[in-house]
Order: sequence, then structure tokens, then C-alpha cells
Amino acid sequence: MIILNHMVEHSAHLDAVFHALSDPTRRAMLGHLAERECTIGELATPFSMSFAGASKHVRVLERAGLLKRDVRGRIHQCRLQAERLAEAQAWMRRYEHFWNEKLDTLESLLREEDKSKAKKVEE
Amino acid sequence: MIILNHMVEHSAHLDAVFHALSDPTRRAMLGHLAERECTIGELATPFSMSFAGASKHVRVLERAGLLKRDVRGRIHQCRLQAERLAEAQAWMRRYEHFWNEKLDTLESLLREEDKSKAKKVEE
DNA sequence: AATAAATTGAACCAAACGGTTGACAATTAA
DNA sequence: TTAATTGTCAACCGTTTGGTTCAATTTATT
Repeated sequence: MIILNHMVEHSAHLDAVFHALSDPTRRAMLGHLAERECTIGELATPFSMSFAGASKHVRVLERAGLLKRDVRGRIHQCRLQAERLAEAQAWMRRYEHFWNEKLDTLESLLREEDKSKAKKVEE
Repeated sequence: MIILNHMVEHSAHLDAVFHALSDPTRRAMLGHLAERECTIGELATPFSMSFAGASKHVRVLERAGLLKRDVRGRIHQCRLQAERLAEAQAWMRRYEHFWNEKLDTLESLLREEDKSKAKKVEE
């Protein structure tokens, strides 16, 4: 039950997460955060973007729950928080069989082939 | 190589796909399309939304490559096209180990436990 | 104590969003 | 032929977006 509550599709979460991911700058920021913790400044510089601009992006990621901020003095250390990505992926999983269809078919064909081979060996 | 080209992160695609998914109405539309093909009207009615409104949402999904339209006379049959969702999920997979970390730890702990049990049995 | 650095806040901008309405085009049914 | 159905287009509306600049605030450095 606990695990189910964890998995509940909270639509507002998904809105925020997918929106956060829809911007290439923010996706790149997540990419950096996947490798190490970053300050706002470190997140800003690769994009030759103002601090204020980066700050806004970080807030979007934060509100989506994709990033946790740790204020140490004047420095804001940001680290990735990926649980919400898991929710998003869980939502997507419902559609997995659509793009796996062709693979699935191929797979079951191969399995059939194996079976008939096995039969022949038995004979 | 072919499979790599298929997997390339085409950023513009991801922008469009994630943006399309960031709206609850559009996600619900995809939900309907997952069960059966729908006309624009059928997609519109559950949300008590104008045809024109639904039409716009459908176009967003179409441009994101999540939906294919089949015009039969005055009727536009829409069906799900999930390949682009696969791209999005592929992008997310890079972050999987972050939310699996705890599970991974638990798993390896259990494995350790099993090993030591096995040892005791050996002794 | 004065200065430099890291960050936010507020005000602004043009563009895009999600939605509506009303006119229009095309297809189908009476 | 007329009328109804299905859908798009264009114009509009208020809100949000991604970005800027500049002033203010807090913390470090010298």
C-alpha cells in the first residue's frame, strides 16, 4: 500500500516535471547535476546566461522537485533529486508496449523458432 | 550504428515531447488514444472543450510526433504514435540509477546476507 | 571597515500558451 | 438542394514563459 501511494500519479507533479524537462537549458542543468553538485553560478556559466536567468531555471527545477538546494552562506549548492523523474517514467511505462510492439513480435518469433529446434533435438 | 542513430538525443524532439506531456488535457487525450483511435470530437467531449480547443491540443501532440492523423472525409481519425515517448524515456534512463540507489543498496545488502548464509552452510 | 562575490527581487519585454468565439470549408444525410 | 456534422482558421483574451537589467541583500575577503 505504501508503495502504491508512492506511485500514485499526481497530475500536478507531472505537469511541473514535464514542463521543467521541456526546456533544453534545464535538461542540460540536470545533466551537470547528475555528475556533481553545482552552485547557481556553475549552472549559469555554461550557457552564458545571467545569474538571474539561471536562478529562475533553478527555481523551476526546484518547484518540480527535481533539485534540492542547500544554502551554505552565500552559496547555494544544488543537487539532483530524481524521485519525480521516476514518477514521470512510471507514467510513460503505460505506453511502453506500443513502441515495443515490433520488438515483442520479433522476440516471440525467435522463441517459437527455439521451441521447434528443441523439439527436433528431442525427436 | 543504425540503432545509435535511432537513439540520438534530438533535443528539439525532446522539447516538443516534454512540452506536449506537460498539459493534463493532452496526457488524458493520449490515455484515450491508448485504448482506441479517436476523432477530434471524441477527444474534445470528455473535457467539455470547444472543437477548436481540442484541435489545438491535437496539433501540439501531432507536432511532437505523439499522434498520427488519418483524414477520412470530414473525419480526422487520430491514433497514438509512441516512438517519441521511447526517446523521452531513453533520455530519462540516464537518471534511473539515482532513484534506484536506495533499492540498489537494499538489494546488495540482501545479496551480502545471502552470501554469508551460504558460507555458514558450507562450514 | 571597505570591497568583492553569490544570489534574489522587481520591473520589464516579446513570444508562446490555453482557451474562447465566430466565420468558413468540406463532407455527409435528409 | 438544403441542412447538419466535423473540423480548421483567424482574431482575440489574460497568463505564463524565458530572458534581460539594475538595485538590494547577504556573506567572504582583504
